[in-house]
Amino acid sequence: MPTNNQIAEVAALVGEPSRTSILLALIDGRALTASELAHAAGISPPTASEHLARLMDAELLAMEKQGRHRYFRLGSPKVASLLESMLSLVAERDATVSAIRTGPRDRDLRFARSCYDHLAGSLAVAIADRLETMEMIDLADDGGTVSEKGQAFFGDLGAELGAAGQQGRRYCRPCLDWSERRPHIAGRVGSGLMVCFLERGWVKRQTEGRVISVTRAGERAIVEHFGIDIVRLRERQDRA
Amino acid sequence: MPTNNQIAEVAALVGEPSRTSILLALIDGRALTASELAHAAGISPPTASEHLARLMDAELLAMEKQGRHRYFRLGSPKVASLLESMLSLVAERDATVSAIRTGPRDRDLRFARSCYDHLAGSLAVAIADRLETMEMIDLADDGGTVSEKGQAFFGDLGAELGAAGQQGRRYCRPCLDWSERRPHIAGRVGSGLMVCFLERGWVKRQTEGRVISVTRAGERAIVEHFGIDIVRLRERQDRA
DNA sequence: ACCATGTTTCGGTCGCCACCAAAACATTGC
DNA sequence: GCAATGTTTTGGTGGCGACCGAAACATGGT
Repeated sequence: MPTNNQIAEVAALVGEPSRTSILLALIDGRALTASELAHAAGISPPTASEHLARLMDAELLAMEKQGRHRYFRLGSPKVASLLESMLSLVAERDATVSAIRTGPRDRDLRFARSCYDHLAGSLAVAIADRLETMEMIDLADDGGTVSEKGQAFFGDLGAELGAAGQQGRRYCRPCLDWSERRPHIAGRVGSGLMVCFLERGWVKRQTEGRVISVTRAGERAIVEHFGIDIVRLRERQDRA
Repeated sequence: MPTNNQIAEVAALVGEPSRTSILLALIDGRALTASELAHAAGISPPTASEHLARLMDAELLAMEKQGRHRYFRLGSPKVASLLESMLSLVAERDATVSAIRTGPRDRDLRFARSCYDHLAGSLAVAIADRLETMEMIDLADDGGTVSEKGQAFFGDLGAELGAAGQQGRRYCRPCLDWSERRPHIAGRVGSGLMVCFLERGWVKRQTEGRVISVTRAGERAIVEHFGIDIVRLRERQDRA
């Protein structure tokens, strides 16, 4: 069986402390630069670069160039799922950690969380999906755009997206969600959207971690403005 | 985060070709001896012994002494699940393998398979469960027993379990199932049971692999003798 | 054009670990 | 008890790879 060595190869890549740190730093779907990852792993940029190259070779990471930065993220949802499997295993061995708390919190994390300065999770993906099919926005790696219809929509919401001319490279970018397969909205638009949600009290940050919770008012507002039913979305996620 | 190093430790253990071979050889829940594993990994007994000791330390393997042999098996279902996660990842990268074939076959494998000389999988676990609650058998690591009621039952079935006095150390042993959490029946009784099932045409071996399929006649017979509904059991498995 | 910053390549050192042979240990069967 | 078989411990060798500093390369800002 040739898969044998392939598995060993993958596991060996994951099984080096520096690389483990790198991968875990990316588990929530964010894309970080090479130097940020070097810092996260506590190693020098050259060493990090070598690790990153290896992880890329094995397709455990994906990369996109962005000026003089290189943004790395997990190569596929299966990679995230592998890491979770490991987390689950060591949690089991510990037996000190209460399995009750990680369970629900994990579900919440998958549903809505912050990813840097924008929203991520099932909810964020649903929103991106909706806005795209309504032709409000156009997500693209090299900047993306907001249509006139979209600008009016965001104006009604009171979301601050910057001047229309400002649509630079990081304006309305997709950001791959690891718990879903689809992208959510990053960039200036994603950021403005989260600020708006927070200011209007639709969502709230948890005191710790990156979990975001939807308020009662938020549930009503989101179904009104976006046509997204929070309760049904939650159910759909739980079934999956 | 201290879990970081723990994950690296686990992954590093899995990420060594010889150890990978050892773990994969055990993925179907069988328990193999040290020398069998040495042979499976293509290494000398001393080297295997060292690997096995490490895997034991990390609780990735469980061991039980049996005379001058030591039987090793996976430490918990989560270990199997981790390995599966890896298999799934490399399968994704390959893109050559048809994902269609592994899907259903995998489900069948979880439902009923051979494990050495006895049955394993959901069905086998259900049978063990049933026979134990009916007080037909008593599963125990050091041999186990078959009650008088059980002997009559197996007699009716026409299953050959050897003379009653023969109840040695490997008579009615539990064998941990990786796809379920519960044990199924190994030893003389488990073996006799599978022979009986095959002879009466209740189940059939697939031409390749360890998959066992239940025939139409088998479905009727099993619900009659064991009170186990194959269709509902399959449904329950698919939901999980 | 030049400098600043981020990233990769190069060269070389160091430590860890997989491996085996031989020997010690454990257990069964006679 | 002794011989046979399975397993682990010991000792020693060899190679791979993680690491960093220095330098080369790439890109953006001024």
